[in-house]
Amino acid sequence: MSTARTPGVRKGEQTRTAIIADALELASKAGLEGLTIGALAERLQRSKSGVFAHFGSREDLQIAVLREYGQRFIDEVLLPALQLPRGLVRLTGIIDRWLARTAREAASGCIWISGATEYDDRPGAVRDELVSTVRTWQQDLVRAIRQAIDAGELRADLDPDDLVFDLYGIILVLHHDSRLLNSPGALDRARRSLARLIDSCRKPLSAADLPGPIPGA
Amino acid sequence: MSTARTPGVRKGEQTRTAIIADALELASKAGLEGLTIGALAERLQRSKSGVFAHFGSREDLQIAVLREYGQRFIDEVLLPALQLPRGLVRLTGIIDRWLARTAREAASGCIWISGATEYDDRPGAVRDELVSTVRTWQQDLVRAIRQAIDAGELRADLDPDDLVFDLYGIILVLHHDSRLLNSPGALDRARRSLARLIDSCRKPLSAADLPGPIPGA
DNA sequence: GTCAGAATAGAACGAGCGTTCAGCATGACT
DNA sequence: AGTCATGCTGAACGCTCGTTCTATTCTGAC
Repeated sequence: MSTARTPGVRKGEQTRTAIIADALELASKAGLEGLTIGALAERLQRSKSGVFAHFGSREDLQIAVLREYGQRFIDEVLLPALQLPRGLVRLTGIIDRWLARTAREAASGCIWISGATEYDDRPGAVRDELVSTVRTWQQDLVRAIRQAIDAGELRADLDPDDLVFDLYGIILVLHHDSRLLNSPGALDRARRSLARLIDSCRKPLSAADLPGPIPGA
Repeated sequence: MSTARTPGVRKGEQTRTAIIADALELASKAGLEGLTIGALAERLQRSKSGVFAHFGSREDLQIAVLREYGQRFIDEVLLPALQLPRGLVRLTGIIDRWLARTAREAASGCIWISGATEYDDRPGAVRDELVSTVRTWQQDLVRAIRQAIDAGELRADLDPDDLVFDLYGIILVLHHDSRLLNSPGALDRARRSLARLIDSCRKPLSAADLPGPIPGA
């Protein structure tokens, strides 16, 4: 039990939080593999062992960074959109925020994306954490898509997983083209591509909605 | 000058070629960063210094591997399709081979894709080589797309770079989903997505080609 | 003010990294 | 037969890595 003076927030916890915040920046630029305790300690002007002591191992540090990243991602991309009404409005709200975040990350980098290639062939706790986080995010997207289908705004025969696949592809190539190739038009291309994609998933106007009679064959 | 007995193929060259072939396998699994001289020497049952001596530095080794990968990629994906007639047939031939290769690489990994995130924030000769290779490949795709537009098979107002962007996205997400997430449906999804994409770029049938009169509004 | 325990520093470890260097074969040309 | 470049080895270098251990400083409850 903690007293009123120390309401569960010890010095160590604050330091740990500060370390993770800095580690997040470092990992964004250098990848989860580039996140070394020595480099982190130098950034923080602290001793290696001092930094290390807040985590049982480097692996734990990497996982802590992944969790922090995931929380910030959800806070920024998903949660605000949950205020919007279910259906296409909410879905496009999510996508817009995802796109905006990815565009901003053209400078810093996304550790889900860099981690995907770093750990796709390296079993372990870091990979497990990464996989489950990304799967959860994809399921969040599937849910929003389903709601838009149920609302009659997207085609009933649309496979939500197919749409998530295409959405993810656009985000990946945006990240790729803007960070590796420094392609200036990438963001606009992604915007247009997303618009075309969503539009192609829209439910066609039903007969009742048409202004005139359907021209026969 | 070389004599008739040694027609330009010295022992060292053979060894170097063999080393690069093995290095390519190692780099495909572990990434260009995971391609260490020690690990490579152990794979080859050779001394570290013996392996090293064939390259001036590790950086040169990585670049040699990138060049070998690029050559194999072009030999497998682009060159056979150049036998096909220009236009949509050749373009879909290229895409089919690209898809098949990426599907096969679900087991080994593509070093262009892993290298993209490893070196997107690390300037140097390796990054330069990677960027120019990928740019060249994208330009090859643009050329094939242009030919299909000129042949009247794709929409005249289609931006070839837009299509390359979308194609690359599908390849990236296929690589991502099959390698990181072990998603079994990824290949089929990619196939369907590519088909939809190409179809959406097709030139609509002109009025002269329509069987009957156009229904008016 | 005291004192337990938490927080941090600093040195050291074993391992792996890229790289260098001296030495030992091999085999072709004089 | 002798010479010399080539191909390769094994030991060693300096560096960084994650991790451990000991010692010191700081914090916060009594």
